[in-house]
Amino acid sequence: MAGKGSGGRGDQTRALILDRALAVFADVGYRAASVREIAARCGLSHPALIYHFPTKADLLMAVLRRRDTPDAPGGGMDDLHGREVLDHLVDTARLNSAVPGIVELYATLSGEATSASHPAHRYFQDRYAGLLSQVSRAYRELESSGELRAGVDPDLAARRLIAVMDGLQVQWLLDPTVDMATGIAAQIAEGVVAPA
Amino acid sequence: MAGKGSGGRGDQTRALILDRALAVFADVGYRAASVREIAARCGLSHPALIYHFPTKADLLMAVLRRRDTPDAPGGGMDDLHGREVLDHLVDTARLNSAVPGIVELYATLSGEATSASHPAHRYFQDRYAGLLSQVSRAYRELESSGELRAGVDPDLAARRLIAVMDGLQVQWLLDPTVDMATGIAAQIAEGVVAPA
DNA sequence: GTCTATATAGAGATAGAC
DNA sequence: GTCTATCTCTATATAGAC
Repeated sequence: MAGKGSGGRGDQTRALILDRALAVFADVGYRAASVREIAARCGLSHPALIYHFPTKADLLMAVLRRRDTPDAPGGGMDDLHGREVLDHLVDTARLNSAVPGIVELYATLSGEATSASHPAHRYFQDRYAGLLSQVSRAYRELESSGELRAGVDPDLAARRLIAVMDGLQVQWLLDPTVDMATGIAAQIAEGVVAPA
Repeated sequence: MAGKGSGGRGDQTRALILDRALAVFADVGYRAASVREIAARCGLSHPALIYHFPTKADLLMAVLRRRDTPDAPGGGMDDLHGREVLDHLVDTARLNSAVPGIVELYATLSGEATSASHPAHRYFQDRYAGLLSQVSRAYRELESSGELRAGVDPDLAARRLIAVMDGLQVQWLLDPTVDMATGIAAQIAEGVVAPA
């Protein structure tokens, strides 16, 4: 009964593979990463890895989907409102800067995946659309309660906030003295005023 | 007298190679690009390309350096001051969205080049440092003349503006309806107040 | 579930002819 | 200045043993 994906040794191996694959994809991106390199870091031959994930693209998508847990940006924010959503993004940035690889992964892949032929192209399109819808909603809620600064467009403010998060990630990776969470918080503060 | 780099046919070939190389690097990034593919798009064999650019890394750097003309962001802004610098960035974004490949090139490479082993790693570190110094200076000049909104930190505002430019590029590449120039202009407007 | 061995393809770079 | 041919390395993926 202990088939593929039911809690035996196979699952441990799969989890190990996903960890090491994340590190390699984060370091050199998808296209330059090699299945052999990832397998070697797991103490496996590459056919052993292929047994678990039939193609490199499957492996990438599995790595990305495992991060789509409720605490990831764009997920688990349905129950939050207005400023809570924005504060959650600051917290996420702070957490991510402590987990090596996560920021590298998304910074590297989001650029690579702008190419239509990239296996994660659709994933990133959907990811941005989902994130935008949540953050836009938050800004519209702030607008309703009079907490949005006059003249600020909620949808565009959401796009800009998401852009700041992404852009600061790249700057942080090139210069680790950059403080992502502070920058994101400043971006939020600039568009928001005290509640009426 | 017509040696390598003195205005003959070689220069035309070099220019053609740089054009086509930019397109390929923009599409798939540096690591996934192949010299053979670039050569084929020029109607050349790959040794003919290698004759002009000894290594793939040399070719990449030549592509990047050719864009470092006075009208590129971070260059040619020494004579501008305060709001002129920021307006120049909006103009540059508008121009770049009309030149296919440029935005793709920088969006793809800036992520890829966060890896320390990437040939353009140092280039992007220097590029961001230079850009930051110009934009920070502009914000400090606005602060001096009372045009910076109260509570806005000039250096951090500069980092955030640069981040918005980068982040909107990625969003635009994934969804061409995104308007980069308008987003950048909104970001600038939010941190600036009318002159005293 | 993991291995060795292999098929097949493509990479960057070089040698030497024209 | 460009070519053909080749060297050497590495890639993804598969076949079949254990």
